[in-house]
Amino acid sequence: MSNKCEKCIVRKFTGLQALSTDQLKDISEGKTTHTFKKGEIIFDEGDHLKGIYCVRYGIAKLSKLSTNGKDQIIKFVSDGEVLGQRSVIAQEPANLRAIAINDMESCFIPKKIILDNLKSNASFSLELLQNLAHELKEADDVIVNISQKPVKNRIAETLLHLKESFGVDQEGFMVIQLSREDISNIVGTATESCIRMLSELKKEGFIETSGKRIKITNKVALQKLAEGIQQ
Amino acid sequence: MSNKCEKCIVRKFTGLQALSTDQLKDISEGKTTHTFKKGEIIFDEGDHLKGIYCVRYGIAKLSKLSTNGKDQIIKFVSDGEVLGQRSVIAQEPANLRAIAINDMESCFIPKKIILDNLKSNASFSLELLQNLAHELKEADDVIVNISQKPVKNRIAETLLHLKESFGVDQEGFMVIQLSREDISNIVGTATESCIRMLSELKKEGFIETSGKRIKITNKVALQKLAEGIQQ
DNA sequence: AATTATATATGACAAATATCAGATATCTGT
DNA sequence: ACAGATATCTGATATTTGTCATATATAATT
Repeated sequence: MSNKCEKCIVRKFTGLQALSTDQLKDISEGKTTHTFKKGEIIFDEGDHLKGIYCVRYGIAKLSKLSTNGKDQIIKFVSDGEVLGQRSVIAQEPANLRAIAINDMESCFIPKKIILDNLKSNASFSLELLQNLAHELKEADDVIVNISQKPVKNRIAETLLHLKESFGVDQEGFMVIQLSREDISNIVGTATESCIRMLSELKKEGFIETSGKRIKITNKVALQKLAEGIQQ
Repeated sequence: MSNKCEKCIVRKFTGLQALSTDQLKDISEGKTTHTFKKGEIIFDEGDHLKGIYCVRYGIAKLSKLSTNGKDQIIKFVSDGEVLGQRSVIAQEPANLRAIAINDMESCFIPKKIILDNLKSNASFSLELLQNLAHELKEADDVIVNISQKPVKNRIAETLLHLKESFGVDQEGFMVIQLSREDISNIVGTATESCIRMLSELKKEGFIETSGKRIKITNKVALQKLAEGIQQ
């Protein structure tokens, strides 16, 4: 894979598409490539980020520690997406912790380059605005779901969302493999409750599992559950 | 109160401060003033907004209907803040419903003016980016709280937040007066549960009530609760 | 001021979810 | 392949929260 921003796949997905080739060359010179091993912390809550990370491959989870000691997963970021943009834009410490859940590679773009472009390049800003606007909508939707729907429905929704976002392999199993604990930290429930609900979904024939691997076998039933229509 | 944008109080608080006097004059000509009575819907979920609303006085609640029929309040917007910016920026239908909880007055700025400025005025974009970045952080924090903390703690936190945002009158009662139902729709709980918890807080001497009016009498205890430190 | 409607409050009970304990399975490193 | 660590799973039980019923208080309307 090329290591020049002008040719990077990430450009197709992010606000970087609004940058001119010359600007990308500047970035290309300023940036560095990072690799992270599975489980490694990319940045932590409270860190002062010196730039943003464009994910070339792999998946990161963004989470936040509650005062009760539990970790809430807010979202995942994968190929072609960007980590740390909120903190850099707001010029605030990171609100979330980012951990690689796979081996990852990302390009690091120093903060200065982003901020300079924000000042001079309106369509770059517009792209980032639309990114943030979209994230904000998603976050609001999560608030509604998490506070109003029972655990089982939220798990159904999460499974559908993970399948949608990361796809399935040849056998139909979801590409993203999370621990039961991770799933419960998305849903905001106890690990045991999450396991129990997955067992129920299995008994009802809506999903199949094999270790950490999960296959959705009745999408329609899960969708009905996710929408709150009890069967 | 002046009706010219150049002199409007709202300018001090919003991205509008990044606009030049000439640009504000343009807006001033394009905009119209709206008043809303208590309880009136400003815009509804799914509406295609034709612009944004700068609140001159009054408070609006932004909420979203869950598929289970319950309404989740996401946030409040008051004097000097802006309604509808996310939808206009993303050029998407509104994700939330906005209802006046007081009598309100706002200036309406047509979408075109906002979008034109986004294209031509980088510091205007930067202001809006920082607004959205801040909202996103708040939303993420709400997700963590709502999924990890018990109802009583969330109510404590909500009361502190409402006091902080809207202040108190001479007697120390919070200026914003919400129904028990509204409070439970912020917290994401049943109205009866909310009432019960408020009664407990009253018995414990942390708050006083008089009708809808609430006074915080032991801020430290509420803060401890909000942080999840059980007493 | 009386009447109706609506909001608040409380008890009794039901349902959902969390916690704790222990069994089995899976992964990790040697 | 093995041992130890960690993850998954299930049952029993406790806790939290929701629902329903009903009483009282407050607000709205005539």
